[in-house]
Amino acid sequence: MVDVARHAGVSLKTVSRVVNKAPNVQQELVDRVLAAVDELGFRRNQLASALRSGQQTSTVGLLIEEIANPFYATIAQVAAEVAAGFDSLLITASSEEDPVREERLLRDLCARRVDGLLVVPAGYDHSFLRAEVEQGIPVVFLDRPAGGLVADTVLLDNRGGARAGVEHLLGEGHRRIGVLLDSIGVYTMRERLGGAQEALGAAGLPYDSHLVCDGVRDPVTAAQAVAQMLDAPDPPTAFFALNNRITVGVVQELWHRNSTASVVGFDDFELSHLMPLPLTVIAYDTRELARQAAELLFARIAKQNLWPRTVVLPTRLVNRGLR
Amino acid sequence: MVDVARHAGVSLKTVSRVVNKAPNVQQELVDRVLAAVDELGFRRNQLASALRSGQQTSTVGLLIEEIANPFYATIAQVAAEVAAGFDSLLITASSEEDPVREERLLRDLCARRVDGLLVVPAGYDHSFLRAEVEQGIPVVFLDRPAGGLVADTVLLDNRGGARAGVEHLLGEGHRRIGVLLDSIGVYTMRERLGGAQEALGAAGLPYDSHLVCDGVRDPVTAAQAVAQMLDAPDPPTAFFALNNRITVGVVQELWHRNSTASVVGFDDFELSHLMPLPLTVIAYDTRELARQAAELLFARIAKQNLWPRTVVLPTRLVNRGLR
DNA sequence: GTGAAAGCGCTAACAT
DNA sequence: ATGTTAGCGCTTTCAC
Repeated sequence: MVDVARHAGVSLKTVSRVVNKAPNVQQELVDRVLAAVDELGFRRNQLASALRSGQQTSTVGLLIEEIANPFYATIAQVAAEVAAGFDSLLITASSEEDPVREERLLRDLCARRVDGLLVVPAGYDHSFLRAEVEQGIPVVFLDRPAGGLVADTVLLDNRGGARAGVEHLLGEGHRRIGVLLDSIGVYTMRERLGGAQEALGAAGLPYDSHLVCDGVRDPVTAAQAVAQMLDAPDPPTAFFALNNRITVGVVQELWHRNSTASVVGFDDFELSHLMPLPLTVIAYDTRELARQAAELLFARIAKQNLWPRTVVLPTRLVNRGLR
Repeated sequence: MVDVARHAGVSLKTVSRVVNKAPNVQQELVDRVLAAVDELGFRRNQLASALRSGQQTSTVGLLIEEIANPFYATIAQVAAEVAAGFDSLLITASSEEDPVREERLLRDLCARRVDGLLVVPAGYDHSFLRAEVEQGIPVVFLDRPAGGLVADTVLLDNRGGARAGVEHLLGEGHRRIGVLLDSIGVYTMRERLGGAQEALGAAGLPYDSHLVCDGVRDPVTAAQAVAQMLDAPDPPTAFFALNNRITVGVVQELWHRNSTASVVGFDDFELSHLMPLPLTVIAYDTRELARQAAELLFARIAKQNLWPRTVVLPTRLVNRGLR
């Protein structure tokens, strides 16, 4: 900037004014400065700018589990769209469901002085963020609640959705329903399993541990679990898959066997309507989840010290069972 | 940091040394400083650190078209993995295929003093980046080449893949092959179309404009285009879809009609093996594409002024036609 | 081994 | 309307 000022024969401050499009600068000086900027290939250093002017790095951090998962990719997209409306960019970091990594990444993002944080938590304890929040970095949690910290949160109605899914299968007359879930360690899985059990209990069905399969990490494992359940005595006549990766594996195995068991899957996915079996899903609006979280974050950035809010978004059953 | 120094009864510089884990500091002072850091909730400001120490923001920029597209999400994931190995985070920005947006975002990333740039270009002219490159921000282009700028580039063998796809259909005896593409404005589409035409020409087939459909943006448009081609006189007996969104639309329409036309699609996708029709695809290793680009970028960041390289990665035909 | 002073590139607060 | 000065929070240089 000093060079530009010298080149244009004006003071450093005038260059600053021109670069920041401040009013009240003679057109002639503006032109001279811009010419010098062009000639010297000057680029304003936003780090220095942010450092001096207090805060506002125009950057927000997004912490998710895994960007290659379409659910998180959608969240990243919407968050970036909302951020763009506030002239901000997104630093996206993936925790891979590892609480240690999560904490390191969140601390790193804070050290970079992001204006705010959008977090899908992996761990159980986020009290380490309290210092940062008090120092003025707003945090909004989405999809899962924070642990040990009162903060803005946007969630899905996992419990209600799971209830609706099981009730749908009960309504079709099923009495033995296999439930498959990723990991009981994940909040959304616990909620969905809870909702399913509520519906099963309300229908007067006894708890049967053979009909609940935990630790189903991917489609292949799901297919194996289905095979095992079907080969056991008194097999299920329907399956409730608690996420879409599991759903795909269930469908694959049933199709492979020409089985006529019914399937309801939690989470819709892009090609669900092209699956070789009729498939009913519990759908929700991922974009809306991200939009609400991002807008809440920017509201907090603009105006702090509001009471934390928790928003719960509805799910809906999409019946593709009639084919 | 001043506060911490006062609190610990040491100089500012000693705090800096401790925070940066510099050697040659008495253990007693280290302990006192760390205690003060904890007590005051001190967090090193990485902006100030980067500003003073010259460069190294430990941040790289990734410019893609659309993060919700699984192809780009995979690139973002791998880039983040490689970056993590160099203690760096990723700022991901989406141009939405808009060259104006692309230029604004790239300039913004440079203003934030990212250490390097990973770019899937949308526009044709990237000469505006020359100044930044000369100022020491390395840039690696991937999936598509840069315009008006000599730079490191990692590409796929689009042309060879398309040739192989068409040759596969010719080998099955097809002589009327419908080709559907997104937009001739996109580099990869031009290359793939070029490869397809090379194979068709080599087989002695005349050019027939009715068999090439441009502007197929999404599965619905693809389905409509297929319907129109099939309803025309002398319809195609096979289709070559130049990307996976088109492939999905083609499959959907053929399945809907119980058509027995063959399909080859460029790009593999997650559920391609569960499609209701036999589907052969031209696959490639997206992770490898991103890995090579990211590692090249970090090599350039570590050691500049090397001659720009262009790497072309192979594609392979995955035959799922026998079902 | 530790500290004082200077300054990275910029902007806020004040002159002029 | 323009320029001068101080200083954001940190690291570098060099003296102790």
